[in-house]
Order: sequence, then structure tokens, then C-alpha cells
Amino acid sequence: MNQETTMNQNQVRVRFAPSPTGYLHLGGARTALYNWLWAKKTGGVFLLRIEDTDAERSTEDSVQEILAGMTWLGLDWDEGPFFQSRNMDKHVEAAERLLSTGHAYRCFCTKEDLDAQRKEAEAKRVAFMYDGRCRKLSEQQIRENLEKGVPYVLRFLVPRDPQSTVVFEDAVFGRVEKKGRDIEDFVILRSDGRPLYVLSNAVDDSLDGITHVIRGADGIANTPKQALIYRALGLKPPLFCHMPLTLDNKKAKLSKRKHGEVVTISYYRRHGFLPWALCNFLVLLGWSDPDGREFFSPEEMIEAFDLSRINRANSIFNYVPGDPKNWTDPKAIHFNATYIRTMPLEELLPYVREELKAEGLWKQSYAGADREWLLKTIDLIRARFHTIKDFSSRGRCYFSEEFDFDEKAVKKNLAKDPRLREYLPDIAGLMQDLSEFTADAIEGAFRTYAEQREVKAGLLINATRTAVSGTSVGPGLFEMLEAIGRDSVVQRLRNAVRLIPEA
RNA sequence: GUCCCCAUCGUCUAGCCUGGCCUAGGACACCGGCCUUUCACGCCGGCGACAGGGGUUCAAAUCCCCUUGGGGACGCCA
Repeated sequence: MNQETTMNQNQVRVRFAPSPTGYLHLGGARTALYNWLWAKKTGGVFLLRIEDTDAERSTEDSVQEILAGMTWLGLDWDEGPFFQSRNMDKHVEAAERLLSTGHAYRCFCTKEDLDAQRKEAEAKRVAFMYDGRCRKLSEQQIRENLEKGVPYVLRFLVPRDPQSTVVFEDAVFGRVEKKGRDIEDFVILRSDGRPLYVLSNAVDDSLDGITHVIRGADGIANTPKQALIYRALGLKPPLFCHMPLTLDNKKAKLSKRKHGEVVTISYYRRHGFLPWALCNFLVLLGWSDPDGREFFSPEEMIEAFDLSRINRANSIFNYVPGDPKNWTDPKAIHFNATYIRTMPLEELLPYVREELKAEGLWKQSYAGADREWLLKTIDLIRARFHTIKDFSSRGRCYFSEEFDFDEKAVKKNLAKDPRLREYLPDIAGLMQDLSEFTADAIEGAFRTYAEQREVKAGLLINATRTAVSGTSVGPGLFEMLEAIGRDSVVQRLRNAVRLIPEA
């Protein structure tokens, strides 16, 4: 055996295994991210497996949505996407092996009968667990049932001796133990012959050589069952790693049905999130850096990430419905805004370009002659923006003559002083005559004019700001005018006169 | 109801394993101040938590027990 093969045997292999029954949501993305990080960190393999054994609920749209979401987030996978259904025959084979080795048995109980028992137990408010009555069936009875064609499922025969416990190692929760008597004889094969998740998932993980099962803590309850399957099949179990769940601010599980689009990944894409900013936010939901850092480049995050620092307590996605300012978790917005403000301009540019194109604000020259202007302008305005969407909405006046006037701003900065009817055209003229249309030159003109007319520069500055941008907020005025450009500025100043009432 | 898990500011969390450096640190949000032509940014400051009760110990956020609260699982779903 050569060295490379030896190394491969020790190589970490992880997977993200969503079921294609819905959208990629925050919880799923976080699970995918943790797996991805662990693979990158260890030089391992990250594979994607679509668990589509529930054919009725699986949809192609959902598969595409998940793939698109992963790609957008930058969580690239090394193998797959595989479909769980590809190995269906192997799962059935495993079930049959369990039957023949006495680890499973045929159960002829009808679904209706079990449902009735379950309902009854619920009414009496006691726990329902299948009583294992079909364990006791004689060879004779089984043969008769088979001959009559009575449908049956395969159930795993859980060791029942009083002392028996099932143990598995969890990277987050440590050694987890469960008593055999607290585990019911779970179904591994449906009456139509199709395998169930608990079986398929374990068999596939083994087939795919998965070394670490990093998944949500909701999976912790059926892990003992899977540990039993590994043992009965003589397979080496992976190291489990159950990450705490992320709940809503009322501590309920996140779901699209309940919370709407705000929990889906595509929502963040559509609302101007940088994919890495979202990843950075998500990684901190249940994991922390030993040095207390919160912002990471992908390389830094991969370096810093470790399974041992995953938290045990659930975290809350702090989204309050109906708050227009905090339309998602405020900390997520903070991450996005900080990235927009501080990332290298060259890296930000493609996102802005896409946004401007989508909104019909892109000009051909931005890729050529005006490229430097564009970068400078982006840099000028980005400090106030929270999302990429802001470039086309709040930043519209830099790219188009069609922008809205904020009523309050007009009232406060333009309508309040009739003298502006005279000042603004004057300034427009000054701008027109400036030999160099630079921030310094513009400022000089403003200051001189203010002095001559014995008026506060602030009055002129604020009025001009609203005249050219429609708002009362924004970057320093002189730089702003330079960015907007002489012709537009002159035009806008003259147009604004209509907004100022006569004395 | 049964089994399992969890518990530090409003939220994300550090500290807990290996008790003392914790009058509990950081981040977001919020509130003040400075800067300033505005709004942001930045800087300075403020508000704000060890769920409760017992124990162990010279000493407990840290170890143990109980209570309470919360979550998960309990499908011929994944």
C-alpha cells in the first residue's frame, strides 16, 4: 500500500445532505457551512447528497434551489451532488442482511392499527412506543402471512435486556448514552419495499466513507438508532457532531411556513446581501473564535474553525417581524454593512455592477472610460449603505437623473428660505464657470459666494444637497457634486427652483 | 406524557473542562458626547447578564444535587 492510499484513508470526508422538499434555509446553510469549513480545514472532502427517498415530497425545483443557494454562498463541494435514491438497492440489501442476521424482523401490523394505538396513547397522555408484538410471531405464523400476501414492514430489533445501552461519540455533546428500552423497534423498510431515512442515511454515510457527520441537533434523537445499525452491519460509525439549533425570537424552530422568506437564502441574495457576509454571520451562530474575532476572510475562518468550539446551547435568530429598519437580524445587517464599507473596491465592484444592470442604471462607459469614476463614487457612497440594493435606491442620484425627492428634505432645506430662488441659479452659474470641477474648487466657489451674499454657507450647502440628491443626507457635499458631475449639478440646481416657494 | 439535551446582558457570545487573575470581557442593538455643512464612519462614555434554591470549598459563573424555564425527538417524513 503506498503512502497516498494511507493518507486517503485518514482523510476527512463530510457531507451536506438536505432533503429536496423545500428551500435552502438559514439552518441548512449553516450546517453546510460548518461541513465545508471542516473539510477545508482538514484538507478533506465535502460532498453533497440530496436525500430524495421520499419521492412524493421531493421536487426538482427544490434541488435546483439548494444547488443555486450553495453556489451563491460559495460553498463549493468536491463530490456530488449524489442522489440518495441511487443507492436504494444497497439500502434494501442492508435491510435484508439485518433480517437474515436476526437484527430485524417482519412486522405485519397495519398502519391503521398503529395509528389507532398511537391516538389512544395520546388521549391517555402516555408515551407510545411500538410494543414489539411481531417479535413473538412463530415461524409458522410468518410463513402463513407471507403466503397470504399480508403486507409487512421490516423493523430493527432493538436489544431489550435491561442493562443494554447504545453509546456514540459526539464532538459537541461528548459521550451520549441511551438505554435500549427507550428506543422502539423502528421501521427500516416500508411495506412497499422502500427503505427509510434512518437506514438509507447510515448506509450512505458508510458507503460514502463519511468520517464526520456534522448536522443539526434535531438529528441527535435518531443517532442511537443509527449507531445500532452500524453495529449490526459491522460498520465503523462516523464521529457525530450535532450543532445546536437556531430558533426564532420566540424560541420556535425556524420554518418558511412560519417565518416566510426571511429564513430562505434566496431572500438574502435578492435583498443585496454579500454571500460571505451572510456566512460570516451564520458561522457565529453557535461557534466562536478563541481570540474573540468576529470578521474573517474565508481563509481566516477556515484556519480558525474548530469542532471543539461549537456551542451546546441553541441560538436565536433575532428577527422581529414588522420592523422596517431591522428587516432581518440586526447583526446580520451589521456584517453586511461592514463588508460593503471595508472590502476592497475591486471585490465589491462586481456586486454593484450586477445591481446597477438589474435596475437599468448601468452605462457602458462604466466598464471603460468611467471605470475610475465609478470606483471612486462607490467608495464615496458605500459607507452609509447596508445592502447592495442601496446602490440603486439610495445611491440612484449618482447614476441617473431620475431620483425621488424626499418631502421632509425639501421642506427642511429648500422650501424654508425663498432667497434660495435666487441663490441656487447663481450657484449653478458659478458651477458652470468653474475652470476645474473639483471638490476643492467647488468649495472655494461656495465659500466665496456665501461671504459675498452674507449668508451662512450651511444654508447653501444643505439646499444644494437636496437639490441634487433629493435627500438631506449623504457624503460631503463638494465631493458629492464632483461625483455627480458639472452638467447634472447645474441642471439639477436650476430645476430645484420650482420647489422653492416665492416670498 | 416519555426519553434526551440545554441554561451568562434584549440578541450573538468569552469565561466553565483544569474553582481564586471575574467589582463577569467583547460584538450587535439602544442612549449620550466628540468630530462635522447633513447622514454615516470613527473615537469616548452609558445602559445591561451568571434562572432560582441547596450543597462541596478558605474561595463557585466555574464542581454536585434539586427546582424552574426552554429546546429536541417520540411517523411505513427527512
